[in-house]
Amino acid sequence: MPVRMKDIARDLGVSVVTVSKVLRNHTDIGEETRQRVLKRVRDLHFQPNLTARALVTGRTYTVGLVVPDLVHPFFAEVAKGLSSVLRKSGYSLIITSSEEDPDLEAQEIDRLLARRLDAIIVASAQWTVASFRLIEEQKTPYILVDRQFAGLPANFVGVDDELVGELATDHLIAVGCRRIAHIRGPEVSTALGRLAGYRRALARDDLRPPAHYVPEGMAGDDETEVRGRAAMQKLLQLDPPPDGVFCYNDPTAVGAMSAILAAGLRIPEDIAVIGCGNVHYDASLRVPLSSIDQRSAVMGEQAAKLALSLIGAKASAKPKSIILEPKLVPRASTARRP
Amino acid sequence: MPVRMKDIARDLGVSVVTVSKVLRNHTDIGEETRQRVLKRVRDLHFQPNLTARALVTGRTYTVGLVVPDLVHPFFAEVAKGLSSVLRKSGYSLIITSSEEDPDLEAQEIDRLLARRLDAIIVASAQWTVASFRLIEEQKTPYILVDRQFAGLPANFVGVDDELVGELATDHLIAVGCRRIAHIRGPEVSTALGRLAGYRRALARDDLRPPAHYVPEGMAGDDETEVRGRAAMQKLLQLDPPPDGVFCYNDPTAVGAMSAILAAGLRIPEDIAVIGCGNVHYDASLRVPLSSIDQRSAVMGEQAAKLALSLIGAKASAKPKSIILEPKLVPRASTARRP
DNA sequence: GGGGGTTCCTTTATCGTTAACGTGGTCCTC
DNA sequence: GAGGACCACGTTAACGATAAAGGAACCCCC
Repeated sequence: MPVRMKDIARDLGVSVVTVSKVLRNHTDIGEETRQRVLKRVRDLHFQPNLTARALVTGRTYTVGLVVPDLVHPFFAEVAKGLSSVLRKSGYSLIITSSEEDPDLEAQEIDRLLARRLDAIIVASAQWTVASFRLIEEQKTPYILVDRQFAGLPANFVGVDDELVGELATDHLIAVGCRRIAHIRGPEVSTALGRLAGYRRALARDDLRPPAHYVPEGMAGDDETEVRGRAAMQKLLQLDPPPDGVFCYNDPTAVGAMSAILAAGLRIPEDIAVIGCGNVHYDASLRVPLSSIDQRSAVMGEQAAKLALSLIGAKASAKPKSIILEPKLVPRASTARRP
Repeated sequence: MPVRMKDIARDLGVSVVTVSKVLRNHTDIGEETRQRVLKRVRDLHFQPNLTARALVTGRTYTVGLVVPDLVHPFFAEVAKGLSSVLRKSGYSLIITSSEEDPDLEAQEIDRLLARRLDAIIVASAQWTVASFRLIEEQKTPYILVDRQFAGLPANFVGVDDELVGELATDHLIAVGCRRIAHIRGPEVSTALGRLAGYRRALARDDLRPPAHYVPEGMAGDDETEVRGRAAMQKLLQLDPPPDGVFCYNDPTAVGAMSAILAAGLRIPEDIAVIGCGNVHYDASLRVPLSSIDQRSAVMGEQAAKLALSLIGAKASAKPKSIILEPKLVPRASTARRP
């Protein structure tokens, strides 16, 4: 069994509280006693039981992160950013994946609440805000990352998704595309924002596309790449087919590209493709993929900093939104002359 | 503040213990009382405080995972496999990244120990086993995944790395390569095993390579891809250059391939390339990458199951090794006729 | 009608730590 | 030499739950 303060106190003939105070650097302990305690602590490699400490202080020094998919490099990078900041303040990170399933996500949030975490960070796959009402009831600070909800005033860190859609679409226009399609994502804020940005950019240049240039997002459990491929196959059957495609995210774009190449067409000469996320393998793909960088690592870091400040704060202040600037990263998949 | 059992007990005029027993399905509570308690629990959406429960039961229902790099898809997939199994048993997962830094890893393991997790799972980047001795002292069950230590009898889940090296090298030989180089990884068991397998395969076919066909692993903080590129550039300057390269892992292979293509050479005609890990974007790369599948998801699942069984067990039984079968996944990067 | 079982709940102690408060010294001050 | 101000600790009571043991009420049976 692990050593307890009680053991050290007994060995040294002092009270448990004295040991506790030494470990928390209280100043009202004599130098000699402090050294004796510290020596014993080192010798036994003692570490205070954090669950016991959590019970009495009400602070677990643990933050929860819920993402739709751990393997998606975008969320992995967010997690990494989060983790690197939290680590420095002595926090640990519980990571759970909702597998893009709203019910599972609600369950996981419940479980995190039972653990009395100091803060919860969610990239939500939900349709409703019920889970977040629950979090609010417990007065646990929470932060939405990447995806947010209209009408839910909550702390948020993410990019301006309309701007993302506009940047991507403008870029396609700039390289000479005129029939621009969009492979949309699920019904979450990011996908809707990017769709809106896409429409806005096209409307500005009077390039309004036929409705079927935005195939309905396939529902279901298929992997993103598979969905991207399927959507692209639909688009290829149109007459005329698009000469540029803006994809909801990079995995979708990878799927779309494989459909284009499989059909014997060239990227970007026949169809230019741009994705979103700028995940780290984009540059090594069959055709290096142009993308919109969403600042995934920064997103994680900012969320972590915000979380720490919320934990420190007494009252629940007004929710804060941190909006990061998306950035175009052009590569071969859109490299053609206008 | 969250509701406590005390509140429910007071409201209903029963004792705290009665509430506790209802929630844990003890049989010595009358049906009527049970229903009254359950109703109140539902109405208030009560969840028992898991930190308090952990203190008295000694079980945190939390498992720790330490990986060298969260963003590496291989470890992300291991984490996903772990998480999906643990979830079903009510466990949460604390994930921390060591960033391939042994000191950081030791620190993180310390922190996890202070949290009194039920089990710890480590893909270690360490050179020494000191951290694991500490874990043993606390009698916390632990499992090594992917990487193990000679002379440390510990629970282990991974592949047979010599076999990995042999499979990859044999495949290169089979497609007609005769001057086969190896870009090796850091001084950990996986890299050493793969190197040994590489040597064994070559020795068997009497194809012993010159020593400089295995450039020393570059030390340092560079990203894996960057290191792969640098190592490949060295190899290209040899006379004669290799006609086949087995890379320690897939990111390294991606770097190597970019160096080959940048030098104006063709893959696989001039140089065939094979990696290891079979990460999910391999098929979409500039040249789809042949790889050795390490069963990452299965590795996570098996580790999770082993962890659960260790937690259940009373005494610490003899360490168990679960060795998974690696599998060759040939793609375009080695597709040439012998 | 007393011994013995059930059934159903309560009482009490405990987990390892921290917060709040108390208490003997010593030293200084007037 | 009484009063007060430190100093360096100790005592006690939480925190929210569980474990173990202890009854009260009721029934059964010879």
